[in-house]
Amino acid sequence: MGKVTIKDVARRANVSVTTVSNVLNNSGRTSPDTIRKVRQVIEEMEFSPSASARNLRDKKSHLIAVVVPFLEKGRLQDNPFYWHLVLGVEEGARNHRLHVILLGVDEEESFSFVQERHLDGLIVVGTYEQSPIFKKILSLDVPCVFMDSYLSDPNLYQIYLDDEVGGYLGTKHLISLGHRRIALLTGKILEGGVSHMRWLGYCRAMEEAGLPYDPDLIREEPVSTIGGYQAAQYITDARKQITAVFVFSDVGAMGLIKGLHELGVQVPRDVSVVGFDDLFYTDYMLPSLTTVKQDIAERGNIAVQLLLDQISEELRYDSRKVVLPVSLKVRQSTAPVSPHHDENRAD
Amino acid sequence: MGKVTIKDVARRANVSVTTVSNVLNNSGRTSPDTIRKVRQVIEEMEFSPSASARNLRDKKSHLIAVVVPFLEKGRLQDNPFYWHLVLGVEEGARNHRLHVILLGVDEEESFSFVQERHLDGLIVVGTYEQSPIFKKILSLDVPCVFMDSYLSDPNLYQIYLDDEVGGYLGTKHLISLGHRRIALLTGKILEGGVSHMRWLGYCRAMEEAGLPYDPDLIREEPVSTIGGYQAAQYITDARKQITAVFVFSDVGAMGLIKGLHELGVQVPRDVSVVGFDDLFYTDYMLPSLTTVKQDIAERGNIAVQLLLDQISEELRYDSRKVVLPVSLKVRQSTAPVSPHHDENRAD
DNA sequence: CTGAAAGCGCTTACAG
DNA sequence: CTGAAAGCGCTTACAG
Repeated sequence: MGKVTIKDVARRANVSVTTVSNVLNNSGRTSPDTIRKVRQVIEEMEFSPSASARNLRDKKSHLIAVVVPFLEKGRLQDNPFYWHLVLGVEEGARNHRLHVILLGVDEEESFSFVQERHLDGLIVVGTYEQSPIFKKILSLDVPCVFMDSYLSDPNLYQIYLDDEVGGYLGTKHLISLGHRRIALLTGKILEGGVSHMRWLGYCRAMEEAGLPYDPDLIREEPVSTIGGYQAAQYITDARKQITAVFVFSDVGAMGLIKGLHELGVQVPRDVSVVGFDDLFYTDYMLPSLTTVKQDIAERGNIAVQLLLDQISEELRYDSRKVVLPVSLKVRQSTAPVSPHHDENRAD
Repeated sequence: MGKVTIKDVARRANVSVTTVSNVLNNSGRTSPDTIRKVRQVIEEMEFSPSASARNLRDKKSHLIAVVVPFLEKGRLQDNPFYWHLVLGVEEGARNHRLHVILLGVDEEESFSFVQERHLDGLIVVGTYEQSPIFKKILSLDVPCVFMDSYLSDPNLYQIYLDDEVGGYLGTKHLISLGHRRIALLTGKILEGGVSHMRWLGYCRAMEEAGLPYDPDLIREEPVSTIGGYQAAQYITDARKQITAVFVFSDVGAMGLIKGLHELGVQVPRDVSVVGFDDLFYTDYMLPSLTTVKQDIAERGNIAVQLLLDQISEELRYDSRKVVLPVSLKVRQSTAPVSPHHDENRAD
């Protein structure tokens, strides 16, 4: 039956394609009668205008991409964090009649698709200043919103959490429970990156409490589930005298708790654990996880807003950087340091 | 600086646009020398051909959409299952130079975007024969692959799990551990749907073992995390004498275990629990979850394959229905029915 | 208020 | 082996 085009509509409605187009775009140059007639024909013929043709004219695709760098070769990450985020983006995009392409990229990626598809914008997750991906994206000259990237260029649009405060809150909570030997599972700490900021918050809390900083307490292992799991051995090393661990992701915290459990160490009785993200399932873990909470889906929403601001060049937010608040969600994986602890570790 | 077009390339290379196009598409009608020259200019000018223009000509967009119906109003589901699935699709699509649009739809959705964007195909998750969404999609006349939908029309391309066997394996495992009162948390059971198939497997296992079917054991609550959590009360009702529960999703199983825990019921000592999906974190739960395993990401991959088969009209698979195997992953959430159980429940 | 025409950037018969 | 030209389905000055 072939696709119905604007020409078909024009013929059937006895008007020119110009007029149909004007009706389509509510240009206001058309008489009410004509509008009615054309609309009816459009309805009858189930006409929907070709996006390709429009894009070709307007150099706009109404298409944005969420770009997520791979960790593992060729496969995106398990962490449900990304799913929540993408859901937020999808929701935000839908409200603005935009479609979202999901894209995993590695360092080989040429990003030619951005030009090819005339993408309206990019939402880039988890890159950093030294990343080759970051450099390529910059040279693209396309509207971008960077998430969790702490880029120094003030002209870039960015959205991130108040990571320093997150690091501070989690640490402070543990300190208030009497913990003094607080380990950190950070993931790779890059100058000015997310982990770095959280680490700074940790340092501030420790210093405020007059607690010494011990590099032995900091583990830069990946904060994946398996990474947390594997860290359990280190954490329980008696010489470290660790009574609490702050893991910079919920999936990592889950792995750690599992690992500790298998080593016969109970959470929170023997070791307290704090996570980061507040994934949907943390409330259902055993024990439920004390964690630093963020509204991940909301971030996705705001990312779309910020992208549109940039495209339309009218700032809805005060600045090009949007910092979202975090809060501490206290659950059952943290407890006061137990008096018998030191004895246990003594032998 | 303005986008470089094929015209610019032609001019700079001293050839016609036809020739550039021929080089671009490896038509074989061009002399090696010309090819070399044109390729160099393309490189120099960083030319990448406009997808819009191509799409307009070819009526192909190299764009597919993953369509996921909302559960909650306006927001997609938390279940990481979808994330795994979408990752699989993204991976499959990438290998075939396709891009993936992610789209949440409700029953109001007009699906006009399919025509507007000349989508090459759709991967539709979790619909069913009576669904208005299903009907709309059919009338679209676009290549589709349906997942988990059990549609009777033999002309449709479908991919699903061996759900009946999944239901059978999980139930049989519990029976082999001595359980006789095995409850089911199914989610809504629709004639011929996923839950229905799994339920059939349950019935087969029960019957084989000579165990009576008791409708009181079947709960059609949603198998979301919270759904599982809320079912705990019912499960522990002493009169039901339930010693094992088979939950048709891992997230639901997690919720249930949490709910049971809060009621003082221990898993697997008091009640055994089997899940379904084998999400990445089930190995890290406490207790780790016995569950019916499927390769979710692989499904996404195959969905893309199947879609391409349909587009190119060459069957790579024997049939239009691909059924993927499931297996039982035994972990720590199931145990032999305990002898003290009946006594406990007696009071 | 309406329409004829140019043009967006490609590809593909067609001619040479 | 190469090129001039038509056409994909729109939108937008421009003219009336």
